[in-house]
Amino acid sequence: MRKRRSLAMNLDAVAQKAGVSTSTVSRVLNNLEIVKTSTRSRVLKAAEELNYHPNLHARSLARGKSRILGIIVSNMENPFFLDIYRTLEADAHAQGLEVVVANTDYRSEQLLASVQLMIGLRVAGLAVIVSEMEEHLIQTVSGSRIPAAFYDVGTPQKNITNIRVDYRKGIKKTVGYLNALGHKRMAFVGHHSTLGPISERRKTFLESVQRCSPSAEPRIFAGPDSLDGGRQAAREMLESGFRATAILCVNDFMAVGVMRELREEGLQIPRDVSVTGFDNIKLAEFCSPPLTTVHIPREQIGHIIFDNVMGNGREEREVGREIVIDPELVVRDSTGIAAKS
Amino acid sequence: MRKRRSLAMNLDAVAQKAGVSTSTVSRVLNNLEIVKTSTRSRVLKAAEELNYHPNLHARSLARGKSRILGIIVSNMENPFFLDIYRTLEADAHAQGLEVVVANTDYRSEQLLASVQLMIGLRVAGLAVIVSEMEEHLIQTVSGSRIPAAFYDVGTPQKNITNIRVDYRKGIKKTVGYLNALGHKRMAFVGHHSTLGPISERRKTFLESVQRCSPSAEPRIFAGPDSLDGGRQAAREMLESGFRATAILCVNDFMAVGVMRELREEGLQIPRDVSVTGFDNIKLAEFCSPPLTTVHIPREQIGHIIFDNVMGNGREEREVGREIVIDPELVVRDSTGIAAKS
DNA sequence: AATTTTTCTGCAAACGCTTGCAGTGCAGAC
DNA sequence: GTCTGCACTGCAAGCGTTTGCAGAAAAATT
Repeated sequence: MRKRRSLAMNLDAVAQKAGVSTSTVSRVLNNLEIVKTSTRSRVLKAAEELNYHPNLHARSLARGKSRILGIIVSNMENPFFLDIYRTLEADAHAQGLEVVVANTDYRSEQLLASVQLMIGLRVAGLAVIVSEMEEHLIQTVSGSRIPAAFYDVGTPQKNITNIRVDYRKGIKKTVGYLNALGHKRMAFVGHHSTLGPISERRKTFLESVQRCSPSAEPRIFAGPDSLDGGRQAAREMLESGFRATAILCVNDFMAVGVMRELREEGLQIPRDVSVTGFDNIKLAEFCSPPLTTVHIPREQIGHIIFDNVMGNGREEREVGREIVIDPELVVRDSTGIAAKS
Repeated sequence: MRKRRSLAMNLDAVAQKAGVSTSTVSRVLNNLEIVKTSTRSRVLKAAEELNYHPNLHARSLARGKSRILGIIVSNMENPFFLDIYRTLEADAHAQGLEVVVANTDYRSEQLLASVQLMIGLRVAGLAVIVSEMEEHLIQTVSGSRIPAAFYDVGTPQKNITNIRVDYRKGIKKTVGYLNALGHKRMAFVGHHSTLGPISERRKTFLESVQRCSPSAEPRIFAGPDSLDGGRQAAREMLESGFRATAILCVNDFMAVGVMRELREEGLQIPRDVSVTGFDNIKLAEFCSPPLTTVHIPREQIGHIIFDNVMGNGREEREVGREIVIDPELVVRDSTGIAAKS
């Protein structure tokens, strides 16, 4: 490549202007205390005047690592993911780390692309909050030597921490609670990715209903993970003629959509139908009626992930650890005694 | 620096394993058609087996530019920003660009940090969707030679496109509509950043009310830009003893919080109080009652920003352009005839 | 078989930064 | 005046890519 005089601003330009070497400029910009005060201010002045901004790519390259925390989530639109993201971001900023997020929209090719992006960026740590992941891809992450934490997917591995919520327990509590209120005809509303064979929430729902009242015939409906998706699922249920007295939703976000459709059809909540969610997002308190749900401590999860991925005394672990979180039922106004039919 | 044999996987390792030079590997990985098919597959196999992932920092450095679109928003929690982000992300991915988002939380030091991050990353384009920005910082962006688009802030400059919504018109339509319904005692609920002297929405609200009914005494309340913030502002209003018959909110997100508090206090919407929002986010249709609001075409805005920042035939412009969008009033069920008092 | 052309591949410089090491200069000690 | 030590600063190699150019190999032409 022919020597092309760079137009871009670089250390060299600042160094020349300040009459020092690039090393010195570098040291000033990195706050190395070793530089003489007078030199230091000369350099700072030059940098300021030239409107200089260090090239972070070059910096990462030279340092051999980046100061970036990578985060991958399924759906930023769902406040559940957003809350975890925000906690991670806050923790990262508190330590002077930057953050880059990728959103997969539940698409596996996007998940692949996101993982490759993070590895390509040589992120200092990686948090993966998605509902499904191919074993192959898990291995890729594990083999990348990047400290990672997975939420709700895979099993502990080299360099990987696993955080999971005991959904089984959450679902059982909910079904038990509804059963005690006399509900027999229950429906489960999931989103498409909860339809996979591995969907613990869906499976547990069926089992729990089965156990509580063997005569009941639980039904499953689904839509995309969005307000509209919940609404669609509810409409589907109504059109199918199935008259549930209680609807368990896979998360609060969809539950809000479900309630909207029920209301639209003139059904009152909880008089005619009870509705429950999962996650206990802020919106669950603000919708009408406030939603009975299962609390998942998203902030706590965020902090745990951060500590495990970026924690100070973090030694390289051969085998990862697994952390299980216990969810709690939060009763509000969207549930009540089963309607007589 | 002493020669340290790199542990990290790099082009060289792949090259050795495949028995070719790094140049060839590079060409294969970049899909340069020039490589012989047999060599090509040998290289791909080696890369696969070594679980190799190119170092994107090195790549950007060598290429002198990155394939990244930078996005800065005030508050990812507010679906308004999220929607624009998602549109931009989709457009970017469609062109094989990656995206990095930064969230300022309305904090100006965070905004500064975010701008520096983006410049440091040498992003290919930058979208800034924040409600306030110091002139100095605008100049920094303008001087960075990065094609940028600002939403709702600053004025067109070198390399900078400006998109703004005619809030004035939106507010006027809303106030006019409420006035026609007989509302006299109106309140405006803003978030803290709309309290600055430059807040167009707030100012226009005061002017419009003034004009429609000179005798009215409009009031202003505020909280953070969140569901809770809306709730707080509403509580503040109730505690102040001011009994508005209509409340205009600076956005839908806060309006949902406002309605929650009113409901809590036993006030019925719209029988006792009318409430309006701004933005027309999805949630506005899903809350109860569905919210009367002003539609801001976020997808369109996203596309416009993308085209102006990353558009193909994008020549370097000395002076930026300004694009103004006209908002429409969307009437739903949260507004009605003013209560007699 | 010699030459020309074409197709591939490798060499090495460059991208902008960090950092170990080797100075340089200057104060104080001898 | 020479020396020692200390506080700074500069040199240059190295980080992992890309890519212009030139060389090598293969194919086509004479």
